[in-house]
Amino acid sequence: MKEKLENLIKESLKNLGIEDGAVILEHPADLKMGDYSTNVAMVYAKKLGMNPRDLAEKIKVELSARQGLAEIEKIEVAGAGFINFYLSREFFTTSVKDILKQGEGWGKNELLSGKKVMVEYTQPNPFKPFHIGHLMSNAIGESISRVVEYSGAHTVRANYQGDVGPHVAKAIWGIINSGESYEDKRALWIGEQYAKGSDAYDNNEDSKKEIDEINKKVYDKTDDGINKIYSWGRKVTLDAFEEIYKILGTKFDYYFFESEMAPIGEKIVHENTGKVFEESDGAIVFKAEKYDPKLHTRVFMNSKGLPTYETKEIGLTITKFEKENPDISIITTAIEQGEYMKVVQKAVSLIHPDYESRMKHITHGMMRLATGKMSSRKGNVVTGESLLRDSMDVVREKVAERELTEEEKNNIAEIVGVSALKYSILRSSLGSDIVYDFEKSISFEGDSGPYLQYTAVRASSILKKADELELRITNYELLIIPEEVTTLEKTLYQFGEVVARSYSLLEPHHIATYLTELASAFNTFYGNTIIVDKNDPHTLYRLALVQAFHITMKNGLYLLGIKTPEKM
RNA sequence: GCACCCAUAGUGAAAUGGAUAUCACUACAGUCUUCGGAACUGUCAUUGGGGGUUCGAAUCCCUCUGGGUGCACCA
Repeated sequence: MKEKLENLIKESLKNLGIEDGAVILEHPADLKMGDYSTNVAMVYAKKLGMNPRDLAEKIKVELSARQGLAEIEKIEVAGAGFINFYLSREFFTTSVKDILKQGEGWGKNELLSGKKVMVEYTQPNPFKPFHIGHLMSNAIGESISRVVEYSGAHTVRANYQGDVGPHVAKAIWGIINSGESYEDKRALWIGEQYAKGSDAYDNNEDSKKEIDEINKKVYDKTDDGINKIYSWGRKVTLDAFEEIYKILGTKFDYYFFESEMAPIGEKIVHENTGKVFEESDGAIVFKAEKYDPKLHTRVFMNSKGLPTYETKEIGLTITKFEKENPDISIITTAIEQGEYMKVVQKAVSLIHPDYESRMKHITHGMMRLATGKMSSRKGNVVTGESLLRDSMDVVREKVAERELTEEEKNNIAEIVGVSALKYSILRSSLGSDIVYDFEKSISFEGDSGPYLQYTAVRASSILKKADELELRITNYELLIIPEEVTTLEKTLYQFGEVVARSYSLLEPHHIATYLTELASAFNTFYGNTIIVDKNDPHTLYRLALVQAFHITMKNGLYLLGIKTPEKM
């Protein structure tokens, strides 16, 4: 519809002497001002030496003379020169029908048809806790993966994890010096040992030496005892991450590890030393400011000849392109990595100019505790797991009184608990920091994931009741349609546009905002209408509307990585 | 010091350069509704300061103030 209208306006402009005019169509803030609105008259008035309102009137006449306007009931010129379009009853009736027909496919678009997109997100490190920052990255990355999928792309999900480096040595030192046997311990305990090791590294010279020694042995694998702890700890923490992914609903196609990327990156850096990279004070560096004054120099091989994180990142980038050759490679990380990533990507694009336009780095704000910045080094972390458990526990308390089986209650606790967390992350635009406040995140009122789920459950409950009464739609064409168009219908058809916009800006929060508006429209409808009424001829159409709502909400929640329960 | 990001009701957020800046929480006043009250209806309050561009600025530019992040061998 939107494209069709845009084209009609373009043709009309052409007739008035404006070639290739850019047309912006928007939904007016107030539904009273129409369903679509354009500002073209104000944009081109000056060029034509006309008063915007007069031009708007002329465009209106041009438009009215055209074919293919069946869906438009009325065109009006308003305000400073806006042209407002009012869609017909027919249009809304048809759009509800389309939603029912498309079902799970409703909302998809073709913007990335035939393309492959790789999305890298979460990036927790073995031997360190999975903290709420990882939860944030996971929620965002998963949502972007799904939005990209809905835009027609084949999505490849990737996770990059640091399984070597000083943090591992610190954790192993902590384990050795804990005085406890480790075999029966879990990931949480390993995280605690990491915090102790990190503290010792900063405050005790002898410990620092021991940890540096361990770090070497992790690389060269000459100490059987350390090898044993290493493979045990790596497995325990990775398994723990896997459990969290399962609850969160993420399934990765690739796991990349720093230990594997290091030699690949090293080779590339050495091959390009003298061309891209250069020696400086015994290290190999990349002077990015030579190419872009806003960038800076970074070390790729330190003076001991060991690869830094930058080199591993190069190895990773090249590996991704060689293995999957994605059309777009998206990486989501916190904003702290922003400047660093620009330097690495500049280096990569000098080596492989064809990769440059395909690399996208999305940065998000930080999730902080109300009390201050979290640090896994100091041990004052709220782990992702504990947060999930807390959130799920609150839900379980809420459903304790309901007549549900234990299994159902557990399932609801998981689905709704995850939704509370994910929604509180995804409702804001990516740039902003989120100050994490437990009380607020578990409040399920109003602007929250559980509110959206609850609204969907109300809808499916009605559908179930109607089915029991044998009120079923057998032929959509025979439905008796009420004259009045509800706000719900005026909101439903916009879903596809919202998904497309969310993709082109890579901002999942547009979907969250839209769904909250949609839920509100549904609840208003629900609150003011008796939907199932055997004696009312409009009942079947209202049921179609409820069903269209349920499909839209379910698909929208899916894009946020949230499941829609049947009961709650 | 330099660079990048951010600043919207009491609080947390939204707003493709557009119309009367939207939503939620809180507070207060209602609905007791049948189909799930985790709901609905109503009231209150806001674009950090100063310039500029534009028919039109929360949005773009400059500047000031306040906050965050990053700047050579950590990741």
